[in-house]
Amino acid sequence: MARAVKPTKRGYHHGDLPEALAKAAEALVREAGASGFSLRECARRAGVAHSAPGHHFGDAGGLLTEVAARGFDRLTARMRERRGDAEGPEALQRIGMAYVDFALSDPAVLQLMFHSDRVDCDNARFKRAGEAAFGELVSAVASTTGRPSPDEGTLRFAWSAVHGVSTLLINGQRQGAAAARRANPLALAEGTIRRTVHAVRTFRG
Amino acid sequence: MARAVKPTKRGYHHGDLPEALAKAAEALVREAGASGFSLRECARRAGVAHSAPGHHFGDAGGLLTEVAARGFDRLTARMRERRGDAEGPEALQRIGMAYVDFALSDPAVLQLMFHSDRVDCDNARFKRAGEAAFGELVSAVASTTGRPSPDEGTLRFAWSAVHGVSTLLINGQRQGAAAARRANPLALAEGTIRRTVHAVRTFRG
DNA sequence: TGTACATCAGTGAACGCGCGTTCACTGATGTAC
DNA sequence: TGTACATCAGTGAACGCGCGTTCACTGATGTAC
Repeated sequence: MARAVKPTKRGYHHGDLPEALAKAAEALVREAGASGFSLRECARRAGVAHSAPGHHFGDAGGLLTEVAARGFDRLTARMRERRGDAEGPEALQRIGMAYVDFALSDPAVLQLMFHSDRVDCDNARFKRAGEAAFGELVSAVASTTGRPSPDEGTLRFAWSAVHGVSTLLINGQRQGAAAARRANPLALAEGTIRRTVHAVRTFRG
Repeated sequence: MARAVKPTKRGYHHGDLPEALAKAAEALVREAGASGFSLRECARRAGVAHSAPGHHFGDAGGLLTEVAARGFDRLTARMRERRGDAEGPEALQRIGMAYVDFALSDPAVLQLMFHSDRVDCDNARFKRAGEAAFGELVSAVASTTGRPSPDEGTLRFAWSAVHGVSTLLINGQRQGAAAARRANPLALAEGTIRRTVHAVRTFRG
């Protein structure tokens, strides 16, 4: 055995500190939001000196950007998984619901991905991850319209509606709004996605 | 003359400190975002002792909640103004564009209104202001569908699409995304709103 | 009209806190020979 | 196989900063008589 799978005792060197820091950062964002994030607290959770994160990520922005990029990775994966081999309107419906589902299950990270000023939007890794997620939408819209490359306006509309219902539901959860409290938020989203799919199929400039 | 309209020299008492603090807070949010907001900086800008804001607003959350409520006030006013006496689909189109226009002209405040954890969502003044804005949408959707009280699903869809396109355009501005850089963002929004109006008119369960 | 007093609005010094950054350091690892 | 040395990863003490909160205070205003 060249190496223990999970060394319970770590020595001076960590083994995979970048990974551990990213995990800790994710947890911290979920608990405290992007605004409550700090390098020191993150290092504390990862069990290392507070100056250690700088060696790997530079500053807080670097670490938060990684968390956001991972968010896109997971979003992409969830959309793919949920779509399965569906085609046509059903594909778009599923993609949309996967998006909402992701948003509701990880609201703080979604906020970070789209609405935080602490993320470096020009970061290459971050951009690639975002584009991959967008690609899933493009593919589903293409399948819905029957055209190989959907026009920009349709894509923008679909993304807007899906993103909008997600963030408003998150907001509703936080407020404990009457509607969101009464019903299953995913069920509320379904009608919105249906209308979106309908418009993607039937709108003619 | 009972009192000078604009006393250039203020004495120990300010005159209308709550108003001055709210203005300073708005400016600060615009420059630094909700996460960059602090009571001390706000007091500094208003030219008062850093302990003064507490007398009127309690803590930072109280002041930010006021800023958010004012944001809804302005949003409502802009939607009303832009709608004018329009009815039917045109009313909804205008309301939607007014929303996007507000978002693009005051992105930091829009973020604060919907996506900040520093705002007290249960605050009565805040809730009333938010409901007034929503009321404008309800009215325009009612006029578009011809029904006196539109169903919840339609309202949610319309709000989602309009809100979504607004926040994504803000995001695009920040990123300097290719599409948003090339074209007038308001023009980009127009197609999205058109599709939204289309779906509100033609979708049948 | 004048005076005394209560109330209100704003002050500023003091406090402790958590933060990011810096830097000389040390333990561990890998490589050259 | 063994040794020397360079490099890398992580440490921890020190620093200065801006923050929110507290509190005894003081200047201004309004009201009672």
